Amino acid sequence: MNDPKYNAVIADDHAIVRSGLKDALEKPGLIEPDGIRVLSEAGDGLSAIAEVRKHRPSLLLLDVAMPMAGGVEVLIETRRWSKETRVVVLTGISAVGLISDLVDAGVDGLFSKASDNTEFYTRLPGILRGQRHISEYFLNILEETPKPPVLTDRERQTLNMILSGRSNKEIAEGLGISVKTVDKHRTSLMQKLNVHSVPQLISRALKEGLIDPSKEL
Amino acid sequence: MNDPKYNAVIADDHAIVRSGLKDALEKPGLIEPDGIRVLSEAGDGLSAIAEVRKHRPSLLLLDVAMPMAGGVEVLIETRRWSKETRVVVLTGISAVGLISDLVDAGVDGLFSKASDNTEFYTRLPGILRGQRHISEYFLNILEETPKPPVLTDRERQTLNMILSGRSNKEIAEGLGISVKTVDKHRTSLMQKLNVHSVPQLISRALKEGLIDPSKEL
DNA sequence: TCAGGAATGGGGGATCGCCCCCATGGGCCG
DNA sequence: CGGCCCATGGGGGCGATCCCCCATTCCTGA
Repeated sequence: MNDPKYNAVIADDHAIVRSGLKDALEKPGLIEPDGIRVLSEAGDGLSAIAEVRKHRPSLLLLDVAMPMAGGVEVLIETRRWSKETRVVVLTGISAVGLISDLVDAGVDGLFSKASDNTEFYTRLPGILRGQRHISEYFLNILEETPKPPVLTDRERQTLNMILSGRSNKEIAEGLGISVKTVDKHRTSLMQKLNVHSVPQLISRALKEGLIDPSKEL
Repeated sequence: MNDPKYNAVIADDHAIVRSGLKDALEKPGLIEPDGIRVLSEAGDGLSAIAEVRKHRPSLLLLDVAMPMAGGVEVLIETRRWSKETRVVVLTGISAVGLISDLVDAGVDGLFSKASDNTEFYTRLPGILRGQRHISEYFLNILEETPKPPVLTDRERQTLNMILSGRSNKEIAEGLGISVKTVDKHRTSLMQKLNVHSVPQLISRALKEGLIDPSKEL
């Protein structure tokens, strides 16, 4: 085959997804006349960043749910180290918080893993040439679903510690503040998310994608 | 190409995974000399069962995390309607409970989405001819990780309702029993899982994969 | 400069969860 | 048939939570 005009790094924690994407990118004519050369693959966020720094590819195909570092972090690091790289995110998660974070962070392409991938194939050439495309599917979600409230730093920390099963007292010790203050953050969280108990809070946080994805439970 | 000896149905909620698997199966020589014909695809558990009943394929490639019906349910239904179908599960989840359920239910092949897929390719022909293969990766987990305790029906129901954010009173009304009995189930759950609060319970349940996967939060 | 938010902390009260006690009845298995 | 477990339900205590009140400090933006 001819020398491809574009090259790419693929980051996804599932080897099957990586090989499927690699085949599709490299096949001449499907997306680009000469195909897109896949320089390397990464199975977690940290190695994704490392590969981007090493290769400075024209395209980074990125999954959001990855060990070690989530999608937004990798996106920001890519912008820092390789400004010419177009970043396209493929995700199976459709939580509003996550999507709007990615869009706000300036992702170049955003597509759903679940929906038909012809949209991805047809739009990718334009993205490689400088356009930007957010899938219709996600645009609908962004319009229809009200944005989840903005949490402060302390509230986010408190939320993550609640989700990992810690009590008010343990959180207070962990953050070096009084139990009463933790109680206050908890109350603010519940008000903002419009819930009235811990189980509801957790259920809500998981659904809205408010969890720090890099931290495992 | 020649008429393939085997045919398959693919079930996964991600279109990208489906097309990647379809390409790999159909490519002559990679797995079978003449390839494996993919009869149809399914994006959720219910249509997976429907496609199996319609085609009675020699192979069902199955994901566990799907809307409408989880992996174990689809496996059981497949056995009921199409005994000759070999069922191979590909999963990104490595929770002990889920794995042992699948093995106990008699899955013919079990592979990880995350690890290298050469094991999957090399073992598939043997599975099609009647062998059984559980990935080394999962065998290790089954050996090293102690099995999570067996929950009774009521405990499982109670747990799922706790996870969806309902209070004791709401659970009592939902199940048509007294708050005190719900309290008892809760206490039994906590003892079995060795935790002492709702957040810990939820964190544990998510990690162990004790949740009914067909139910979304 | 001044209002507003974030973060800190305390008082207090109502409710709920957590865990101990107790009892009854049904099913299953050696 | 005598345990044993599951499911049911009640009493009661203690601590944790949820949510209201209040105050102070700091920082930022109009």
